[in-house]
Amino acid sequence: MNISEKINFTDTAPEDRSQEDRSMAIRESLRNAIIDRRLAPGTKLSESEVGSLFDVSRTVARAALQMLAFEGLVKTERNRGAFVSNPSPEEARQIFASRRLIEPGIVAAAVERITPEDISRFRRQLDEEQRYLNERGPAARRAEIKASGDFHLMLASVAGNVILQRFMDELVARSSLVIALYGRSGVSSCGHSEHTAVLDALEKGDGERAARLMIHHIDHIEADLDLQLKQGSGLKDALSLA
Amino acid sequence: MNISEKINFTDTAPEDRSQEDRSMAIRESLRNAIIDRRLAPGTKLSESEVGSLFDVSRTVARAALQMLAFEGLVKTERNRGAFVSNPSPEEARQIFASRRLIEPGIVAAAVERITPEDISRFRRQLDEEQRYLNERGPAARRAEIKASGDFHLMLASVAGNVILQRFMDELVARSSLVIALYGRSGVSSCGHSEHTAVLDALEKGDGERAARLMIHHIDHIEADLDLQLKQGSGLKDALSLA
DNA sequence: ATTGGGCAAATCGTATGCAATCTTGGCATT
DNA sequence: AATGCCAAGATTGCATACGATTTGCCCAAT
Repeated sequence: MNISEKINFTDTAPEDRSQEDRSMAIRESLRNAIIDRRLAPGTKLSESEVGSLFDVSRTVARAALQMLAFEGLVKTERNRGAFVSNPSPEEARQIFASRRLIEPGIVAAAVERITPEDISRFRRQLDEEQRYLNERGPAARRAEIKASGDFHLMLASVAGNVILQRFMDELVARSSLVIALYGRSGVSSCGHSEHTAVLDALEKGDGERAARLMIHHIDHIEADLDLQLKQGSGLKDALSLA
Repeated sequence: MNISEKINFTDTAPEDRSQEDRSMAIRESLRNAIIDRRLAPGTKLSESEVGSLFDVSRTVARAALQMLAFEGLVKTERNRGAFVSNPSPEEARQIFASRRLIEPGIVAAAVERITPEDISRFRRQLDEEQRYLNERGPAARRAEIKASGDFHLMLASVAGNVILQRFMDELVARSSLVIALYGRSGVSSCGHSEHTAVLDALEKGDGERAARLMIHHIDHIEADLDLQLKQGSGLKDALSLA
């Protein structure tokens, strides 16, 4: 199997190349491919394959994979390689439990710092979200999940705490994976109106209400998942823990 | 300058070597050296030096440093190397803001799952903390800071959310660095009684009270710091952001 | 005395080679 | 037909080599 067609090479900004590391760019590319599910959970990411795809040596590919492993998007097994994470329902629950803890705090911090310019940026973001919502097809669905995650990341960025921002980066990425895995098909649209509701509350300076809405929003996302039991990938996963 | 005498090679469990990666063991060793400040902030950790210290090649030393960079304990500058982090007051504030957000949730989760065996483990841990508190000298101070952090990590482990546990791992490590940097000398002892108070509330099943106590505890730790302005590391830090 | 240029040493970034480990396919045995 | 075994192929773990970049030093010129 070849994963080359699954990866969009243009989604890394070109100036990243000069300032940052090359492995960083590869990480970004793979990250994007994973969170909007062009790379399915369980897909093997071999060092040489990744390396030749991006035209770098295994050393640099390996560094990118290590970073992804660190943020939980891939799992590495010794002497076997790296695989796109296949989060268990338990993992999914813990991800959302973490978000319920962190995001109200982010909202509370954001309401103190948000500017009118931020508000209009958010409005534009929500418009885009709406657009994908109205489109059909799996590509639009993926874009919708990604845009929905971006809303939460923008919020974290406005909150101005770089540590929480990084935590949210990881949580949102893993959430996207979980939603793609366990989400019931038709229902993911509920998120959009809730985003606007949160933003409205923020605009009015009502942090209390915004935080409450955010918790409900997260509850709804999780409620829309089917976390009952492992999807029938059979035996192998059934025997592994959780 | 040689950093070899600063590193305690025995603080990695021997069975780690077989099961885990070697770079993981090096990371642990360096982590411990950093958080109890045998390695001062700003210390350069060159790849070859670390490599020869642990008798591995630069490749594996580099992997360890990358992990430490990821969790914020070292900062790497391109083509210059890795340095033990020198957190700014702003960073310190963000670290404690994050803890104020996360730890009450951890306490709330822990109160649901804590067992009598856990309680006695905590008591033993607190006894050890007390012991270091009564000793004099910088070594005891370091051990005290570490033991104090371990209390919070044990709590996270009881809470049973591996994601939050990892976040706390990072936050506690960085807190230790911050305390060592900005802590006023005589006052760090206030933490101990607060730990026992939290534990008492947990034992009684009063999660509400335990969470409140935990927030106060974090407030006190932060209040004991001197975050007014940058210590005179001069120019270079002054010109860099934050 | 100070400033500027240039060379040398040190260190990082990356590629590649080799050994160890795992997987896979085929063959013999039951 | 099913199971166990073994060898070939593939892939990772790690070490080392080489080029690129930075730093520090020395010396000449002003």
